[in-house]
Amino acid sequence: MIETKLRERTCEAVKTLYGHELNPGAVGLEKTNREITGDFTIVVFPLLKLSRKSPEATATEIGTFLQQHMPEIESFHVIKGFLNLVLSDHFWMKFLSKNMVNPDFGFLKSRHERPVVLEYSSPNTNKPLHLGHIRNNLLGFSLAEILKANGHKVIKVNLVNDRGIHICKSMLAYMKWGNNETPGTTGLKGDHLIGKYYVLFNKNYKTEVHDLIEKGLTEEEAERQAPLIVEAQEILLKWEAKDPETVDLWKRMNGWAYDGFDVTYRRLGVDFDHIYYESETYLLGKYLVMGGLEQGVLVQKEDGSIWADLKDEGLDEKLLLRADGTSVYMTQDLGTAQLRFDDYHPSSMIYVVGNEQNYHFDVLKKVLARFGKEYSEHILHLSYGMVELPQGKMKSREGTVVDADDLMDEMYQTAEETTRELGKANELSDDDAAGLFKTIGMGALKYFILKVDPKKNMLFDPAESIDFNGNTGPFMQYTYARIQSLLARAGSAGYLWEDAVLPVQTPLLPLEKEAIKRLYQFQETIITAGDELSPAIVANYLFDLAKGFNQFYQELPVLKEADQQKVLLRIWISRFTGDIIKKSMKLLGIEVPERM
RNA sequence: GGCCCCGUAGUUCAAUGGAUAGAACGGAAGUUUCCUAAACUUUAAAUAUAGGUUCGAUUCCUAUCGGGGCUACCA
Repeated sequence: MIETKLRERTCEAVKTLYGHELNPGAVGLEKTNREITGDFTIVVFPLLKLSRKSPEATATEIGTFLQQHMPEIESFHVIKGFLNLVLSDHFWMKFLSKNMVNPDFGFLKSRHERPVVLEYSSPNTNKPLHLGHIRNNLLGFSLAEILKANGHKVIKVNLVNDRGIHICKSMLAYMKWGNNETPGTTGLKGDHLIGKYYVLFNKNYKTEVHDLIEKGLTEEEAERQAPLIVEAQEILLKWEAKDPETVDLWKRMNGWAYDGFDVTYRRLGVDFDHIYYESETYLLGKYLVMGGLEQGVLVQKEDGSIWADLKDEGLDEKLLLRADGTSVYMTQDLGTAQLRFDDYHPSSMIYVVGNEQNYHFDVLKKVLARFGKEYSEHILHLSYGMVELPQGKMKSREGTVVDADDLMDEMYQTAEETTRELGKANELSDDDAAGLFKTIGMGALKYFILKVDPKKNMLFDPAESIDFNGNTGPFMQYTYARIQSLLARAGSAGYLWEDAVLPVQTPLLPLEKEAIKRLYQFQETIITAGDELSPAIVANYLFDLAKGFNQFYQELPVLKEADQQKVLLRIWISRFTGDIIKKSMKLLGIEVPERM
């Protein structure tokens, strides 16, 4: 890439002119601001210590050196300490003709032997997926695509939290009030049926706690002594003891949940290479904990419970095994990490998990380190922000969530209404129309979620439906569809643009050059997004690309241009742009329609 | 109480320590005998407060104020 060359030559300039060694990474190279002439800018302020000259003089000297040693540089000018470099049209034309037919443009060659294991989704089988899970799933899937584009081998794994006290709560409520109803008898999606009982448990539990407090118990006592929670704990004990009846019900109810999840996953367009079940890893976790106790890195209290004491590392004591011998979340996560490492020997293990679990992952890494597991250093928690509603946080227990299936239904409906209003579905068959509504609706939803920096909390207001205009998924899709329509017209007008050869000497108009520059930036976008683990970087790039193209398309005629070379050039730019929009959208897991 | 994260236009989001803080939606005003107006153009509007470090701070540090999370023998 030209950036590398610019950095290296700048170092040479500093060496030749001022006699100092400079690390290429230390060169302040950036894209030139929009209002200023130039393609790349070198900030020379940090170099003044070496040059011992004024900013202007330093920039001018380096600029002169670069121009002499790099044919790609056509001219330069200096504003204060900013050295603005203008690359030649020839450079941009060469880039365009070399890469526009390269299907792998922007993607890095595989360069890693060991894979990356990427965990995302991680549902609990006691309730259906909600908007928070949607963010998780979309982030996970998109990150996998981005890492692959960076040349990594990615194993997508899902860890199903299929056991634990929370599952027992749903089971207990079902046993008490379920009347043997099933997804079949109720017509409810399996995960929704189970969610109903989870909410029911919590409602009744709350009442019990309330009553006990009335009778004079403290809140803590009431929460621990309420009959429902005591019963749920008994069920967990029975389950860990493999009581046949308990295990049967557990299997039946989890089966319903899986059926429901499958439908949601398929609709979201996400998938996994390997599914781990907590019920299959918690025993390994227990084993590790017992081993840690023998090693002397854990402590056992009088009641038999086992803890990690992390106080000397700035954390607290953490329970790893309950007094009754049953395991907790951390227990199974220790086992899962070990199993995953044994299965794949990955170079890193990335966990896409919400930032409310930052502490959990701190502890996980530290405990594994105490066990002497070197892979603990390669555990990476991609801690994404919560999706908040105007009223605050979503709570499954209280049923105040934006349900994933409902939201997707709404997106489909809105897409259908809008498309019909615009009269764009008129010429489509029912099947094609339905496909288009799905593409647009899901595109709007996915882009809305992914354009936000993963680390930040984001707000979703259900009252204001997700937009289809402006910086949105449908905006990109529209730009793509319009380009396809243009290319079809070019074909029927007889332009053989696919085999055409364009003279590299063609001079470029500013809008043409800007359009090519944006295409060039696809490469660094992929790298940055991969380094930062951020689909938002791809989304921001996409908007810039599409917005800029629409401007180009508005201002300059393509097929109606008189100069035949210009027609070919602009078809090339259009076709390359369409290509990159599609690729970028794929990195986000979003489809593009050929027409809309 | 302790620990962590976040405060940018009316709203939702941008900005590797760099030039005049960008967009979108919403507001105001325009562009269709012209390659798809889900588009394009113009316009008003913001860095919570006070210090500090720096040639330069939305970005780093400290304090204050405001919001969120964690601090469970829940996951």
